[in-house]
Amino acid sequence: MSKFFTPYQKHDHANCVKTALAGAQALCKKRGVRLTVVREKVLALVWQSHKPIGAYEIMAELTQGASNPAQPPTVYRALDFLQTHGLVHRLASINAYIGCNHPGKQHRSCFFICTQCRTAIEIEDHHVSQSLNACANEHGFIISDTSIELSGLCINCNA
Amino acid sequence: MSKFFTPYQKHDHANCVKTALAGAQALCKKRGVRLTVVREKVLALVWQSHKPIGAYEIMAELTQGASNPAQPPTVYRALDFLQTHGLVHRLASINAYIGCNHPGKQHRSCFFICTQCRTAIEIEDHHVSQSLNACANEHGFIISDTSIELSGLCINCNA
DNA sequence: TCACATCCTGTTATAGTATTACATTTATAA
DNA sequence: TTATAAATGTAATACTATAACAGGATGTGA
Repeated sequence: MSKFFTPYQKHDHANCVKTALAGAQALCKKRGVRLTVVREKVLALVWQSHKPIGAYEIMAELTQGASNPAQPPTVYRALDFLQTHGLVHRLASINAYIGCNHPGKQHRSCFFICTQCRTAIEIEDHHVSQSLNACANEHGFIISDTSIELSGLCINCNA
Repeated sequence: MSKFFTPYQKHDHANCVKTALAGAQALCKKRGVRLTVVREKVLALVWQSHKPIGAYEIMAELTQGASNPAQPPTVYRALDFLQTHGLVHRLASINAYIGCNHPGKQHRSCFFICTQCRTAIEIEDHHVSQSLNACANEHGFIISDTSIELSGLCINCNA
């Protein structure tokens, strides 16, 4: 059972953020890597809502209240780190980033991205990964990375 | 049975290109839209190999032997048209374009992209689309567009 | 055949996304 | 404390894609 809520459940999102940050701290400690201030700030921004956020939006937010404007490499380096450790995902179809629901665990998620309200959810579905694995096997393909992104209308927006 | 070969089958690729262009001509005629010279050139370039090609590569090729250098909008407009009519796919994870194997037919393909030799194949797998549909249903999501891209090693490169 | 509407292309400029390269600082551990 | 590695700052640039508007080609009906 996941520690996180979907955007469609009523919940105090501040708790999601807290949980995510605490989990990240623990994971990094376990792995002997550093969740620095920049990285933690970026992670918090990515978790700020259930809508994927762009790198340049993150940059703008980092700049808010800072003495110097943040530069692209700062953001991309932090995002690289967070992706490497499975803490955020990049959604290639919309060039945006979203917090990961199952950090640390190996997983092959698919993402449902609402074209209307822009929220996205990460779903780990056994049948989906099974069928993809089977399909890859049939074609002698060894999967190292997946990008499974479905756009459309979420349960709130298709009413 | 598809008219096209996979990159892993021995075949005369010139025939793939011919088949693709002929199919596109027929499809456009049926739909009452125009496969102009630019569009056909771009389609041919996209079909040139089984490796996805970038928009700026297409631009460079178009420029070869032309009096004026091709400009981005020329390429992107042609690609838009071709995508609209299901003749090419965009691979978001690598910002590149590839010819479609089943033009005209409604389909929800997944793509296997080899990180070593860069070839990509388009696969229409019933189990995969079934499981994705079921998963979307479960979450009340109405899919309008899919981007299912798996990177890894192809059957030739993982030997 | 002409006028006209529509679609397509050319051209210039610019927006949006991401990386390279190198200097500097910070943390860590011997 | 100092040597080392890791992280960040900074400037420049590369790569991908779109906006806006002018001009040209194409097809249609009078």
